[in-house]
Amino acid sequence: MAIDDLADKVLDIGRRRGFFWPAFEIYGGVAGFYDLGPYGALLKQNIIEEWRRHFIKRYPDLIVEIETPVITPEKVFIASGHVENFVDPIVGCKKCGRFFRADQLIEEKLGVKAEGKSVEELTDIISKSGLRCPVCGGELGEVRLFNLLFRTQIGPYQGSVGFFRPEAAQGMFISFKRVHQVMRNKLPIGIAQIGRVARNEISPRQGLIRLREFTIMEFEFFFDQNEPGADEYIDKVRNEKLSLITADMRREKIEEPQSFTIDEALRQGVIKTPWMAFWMYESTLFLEKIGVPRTNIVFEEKLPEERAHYSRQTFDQLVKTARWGWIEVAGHAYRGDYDLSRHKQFSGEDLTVRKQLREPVERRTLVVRLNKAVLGRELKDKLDSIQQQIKSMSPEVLKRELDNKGFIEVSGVRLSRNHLVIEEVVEKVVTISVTPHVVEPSFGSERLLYVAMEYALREKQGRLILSFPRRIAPVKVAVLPLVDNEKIVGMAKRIYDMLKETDLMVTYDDSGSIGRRYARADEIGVPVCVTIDYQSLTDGTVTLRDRDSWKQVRVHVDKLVESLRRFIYDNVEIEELGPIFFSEEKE
RNA sequence: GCGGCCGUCGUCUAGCCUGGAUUAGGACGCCGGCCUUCCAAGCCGGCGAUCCCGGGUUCAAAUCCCGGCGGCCGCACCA
Repeated sequence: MAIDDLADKVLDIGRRRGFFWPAFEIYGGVAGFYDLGPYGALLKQNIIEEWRRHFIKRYPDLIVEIETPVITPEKVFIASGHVENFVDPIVGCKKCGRFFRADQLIEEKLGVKAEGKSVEELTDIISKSGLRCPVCGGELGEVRLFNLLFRTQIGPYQGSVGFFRPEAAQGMFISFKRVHQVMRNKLPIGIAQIGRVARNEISPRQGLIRLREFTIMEFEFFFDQNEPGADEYIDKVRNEKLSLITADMRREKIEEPQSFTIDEALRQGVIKTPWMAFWMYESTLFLEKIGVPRTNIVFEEKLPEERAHYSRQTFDQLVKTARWGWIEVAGHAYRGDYDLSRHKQFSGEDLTVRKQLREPVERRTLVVRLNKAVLGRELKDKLDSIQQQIKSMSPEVLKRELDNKGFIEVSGVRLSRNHLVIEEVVEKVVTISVTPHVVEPSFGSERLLYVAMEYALREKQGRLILSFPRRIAPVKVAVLPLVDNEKIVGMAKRIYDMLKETDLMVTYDDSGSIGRRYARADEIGVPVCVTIDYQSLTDGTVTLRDRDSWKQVRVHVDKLVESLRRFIYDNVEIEELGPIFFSEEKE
């Protein structure tokens, strides 16, 4: 199938079969918002469930899932830096349509400090200086604020500004302390969240790929930078390969990705922290489960100027698509201790973690001890102020003075060894305070949905087939009576009723011919069809027909559910389930 | 936001240039019936279109003009 065809057919099937369509259609639609239809919603649920299984269920001692609000008070995004960093004054060229950061343009071209100036001031500077488009020389328009955060108001109080979160991450940072405590102070620990986020994009295009509101699946993985505790995990994947385009390669205009083993990437410092490498590898495995072959997955490092304000290193995880070329389905950001430090600073809460040292360390400190019995008698009510003054002085200085002169003078009062002792105390330190570092893998679920559909789409004998990996198929089983015969339909409906009670999503279809029903089932990607024929009435067997090979086997109704489960969840071949009954290849 | 292209049943489209016999035609899909022992078979019937919206020109507008909205492709941002 031609590449353009493929992409068009995904969009076609998406709309026709009800996977997705533009939202608010009857009011003309609004760019950047999409509805998911019945099959799209199921597919997305299954992709999310697969993500959950892959990252959370498989790492129960490493990652836990939480849920936090979507509407978030302003303070949080002031602390996180989003209020500051998601608002750009931009100015557009009226001639070529290019956009520029207004303040940067002014500083660069005019050498005037422009940061922090208002929109009006910036517009004024531009018009008075006659600054023009640096690319084409065209006239520049008005400067305006450009804010990716959706703003709202919490309650009836005007001062109470809230934002729709642009990432789920802040919820994990803010509740970090509590989760950490609940998880019995475990470190490293990952906190995951799946939920809606919104970004007020300037001009979203590309359908499902660029949405103003979407479902993000991400986790913040907290670890001690000095002791990541990743060895055990890295050892298992040390020789596995990642396809990388590093920032250095990009600067040298090398566009072909280079294959690094995880070991190489870490030893050469290409990936800055082991956990990031580990989760990048796991993310590759995850995409394979969605149906993307490894050869079509590449990690591209962001250049420093391209990175988000919180990031020390970012790799975009790219997947090759027919429609839009390489698109980013996940971002892997090394956020360092940026978020926890900022929230610590802005909230005043101690967000550090006490860590037990493997071996206690001796720490020697000078301690000033006051003989309050003597001092009290001599100083009476002056004791309090003298005491405070002494506390504010450095023990080292006090000791030196005492050793040299034999006394210390504080506010005209002479204190001798009678009054105070300065001695060295040796304490055993068993814990230290650590601000964990964070790596964050973050997936866009609608993008994955699109990617899954594109990779699933096949054409066979002029028919479209969505060959989803069986686990993520929206509908798992179709029950079909071979012909419109009362007894056969009756049996088919009984089987349908039985399957509805299981965990398998099932559908029933008796319209048109059997061939048409298979075609319909193939088109929405149903992995297996159960067909009830005349033989079923006499021996209680039905046929299972594989979506991909069109082979059929006979299975007794008593073993039907078990067989279907093995086929869907254990991915066994159709031939393993029973004797071949009918095979397209034989025709 | 700017430039280019585009907007007709659920989908794809004919008609538009050259305004009028168009009750806006077709195909596919969908629904109902007949038929049918395995891959979109056939036959019959049916539902389905404010021709993107608003204004203008005209005796007459899907068709010409203006404005708007939306989509796609580029610029910028991003999962």
